[in-house]
Amino acid sequence: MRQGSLQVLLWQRALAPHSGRWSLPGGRLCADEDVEASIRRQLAEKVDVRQLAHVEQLAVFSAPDRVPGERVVATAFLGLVPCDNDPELPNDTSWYPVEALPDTAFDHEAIVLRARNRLRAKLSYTNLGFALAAPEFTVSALRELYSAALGYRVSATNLQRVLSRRGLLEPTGHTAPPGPSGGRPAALFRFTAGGILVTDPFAVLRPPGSARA
Amino acid sequence: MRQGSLQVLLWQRALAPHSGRWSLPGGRLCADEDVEASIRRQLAEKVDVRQLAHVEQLAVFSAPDRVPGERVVATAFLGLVPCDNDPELPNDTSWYPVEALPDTAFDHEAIVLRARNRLRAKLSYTNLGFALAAPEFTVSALRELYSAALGYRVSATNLQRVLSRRGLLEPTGHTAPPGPSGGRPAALFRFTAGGILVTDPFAVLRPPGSARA
DNA sequence: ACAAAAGTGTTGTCTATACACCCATGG
DNA sequence: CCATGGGTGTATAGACAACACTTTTGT
Repeated sequence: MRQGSLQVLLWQRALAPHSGRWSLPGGRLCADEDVEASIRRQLAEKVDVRQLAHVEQLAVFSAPDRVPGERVVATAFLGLVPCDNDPELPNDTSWYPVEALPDTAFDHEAIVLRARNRLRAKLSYTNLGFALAAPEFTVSALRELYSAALGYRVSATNLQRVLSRRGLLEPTGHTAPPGPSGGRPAALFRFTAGGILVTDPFAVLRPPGSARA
Repeated sequence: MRQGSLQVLLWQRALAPHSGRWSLPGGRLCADEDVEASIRRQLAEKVDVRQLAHVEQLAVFSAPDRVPGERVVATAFLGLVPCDNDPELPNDTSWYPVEALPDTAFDHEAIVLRARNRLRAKLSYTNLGFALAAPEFTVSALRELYSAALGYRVSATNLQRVLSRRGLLEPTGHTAPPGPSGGRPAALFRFTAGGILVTDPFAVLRPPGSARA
């Protein structure tokens, strides 16, 4: 999350094929690592991103012609960097809004859209917001994040209620100073859990005798 | 779904490594196919399974030591065969209950559990039941399927209501004859859609102005 | 005092489970 | 006419969105 919009880190290709177009960071799998270790290594080495609050597999992209030349099968990941974290980027990489991608290489646009859809879905039935937010935040700030990720205005009132009812939000006791035009100081909150939790595991057809949460 | 329980098709390995142990059907990816085409081909060729009502990617399994010898990275799939469909199986393959697996090869037990969890989750917020059921069925029969897949008793009353409210179920007009001990004849239903549909896309944080379905 | 921003109270609607009751058939 | 399984009516509880209202600050 950067400048009020959901952004993705892209890297501009110098060499053919698709030179000049923008592609997702990644690289070859080594013999001694699994695919998650590999993507973490690529991000650390190539674009200096080391603080991933959440990483999960998205899907395998394997169309025979997805990359010209030698056959390439890719495992795509969704990785989230908290909004207070600003890694130092090499010259040929930068953040782009997911809603306004530049000319992308291969099938990377489809991958980005899949990632966005996964993020949107999981924001609703898990605590995944923790992976976007700073360690402490106001409900207003959290609303900005959710609104940008989901693509529509989220009500601060209801956002706070939903997350509180589920026990995901906890006041820190601190407050944030109001802006230059006044207003009541906002209370600061944090997420109670540091890892992903599914908070709404059964939409329906719950086991008998289980009052919903 | 076979004999009242959720079962998985396994194949007994003849050769090392892990000879005698049971493994999931699968095989190498060819140059001219993507991973889904590949698994469909493997199932058709090796175990004569051609009627898959639903196929979806589960995850990539890529631990360096998951298979002895040459490095093997696997893309695991969830594939569902309707309960009225009984493919002819080769001698070295058979169905096993997911809750009572035989000695399995490699990491295939973990894969089966992931598949079971995915199925359980999707039964609740999609119409995925269509991929387990016969073309026409009674609500009782459907309840058996859901109960076996979910691992707990599902109420026929509520199952019918939930699926009906969502517009997934449609009476065919036919009835099934009662059993030997009498009882009212059961109405037969079918699923209205033949492919997967997400019926409960936002558990919470829905867009403003959207009355829930 | 007034504007601005944060946070709470309240209400109406919808969903889902649980359980009682009615229906149709075989023996 | 009774047991058996199928199907509906209804009560209760909970979750959520919308919006009015109160609280706390700056100017």
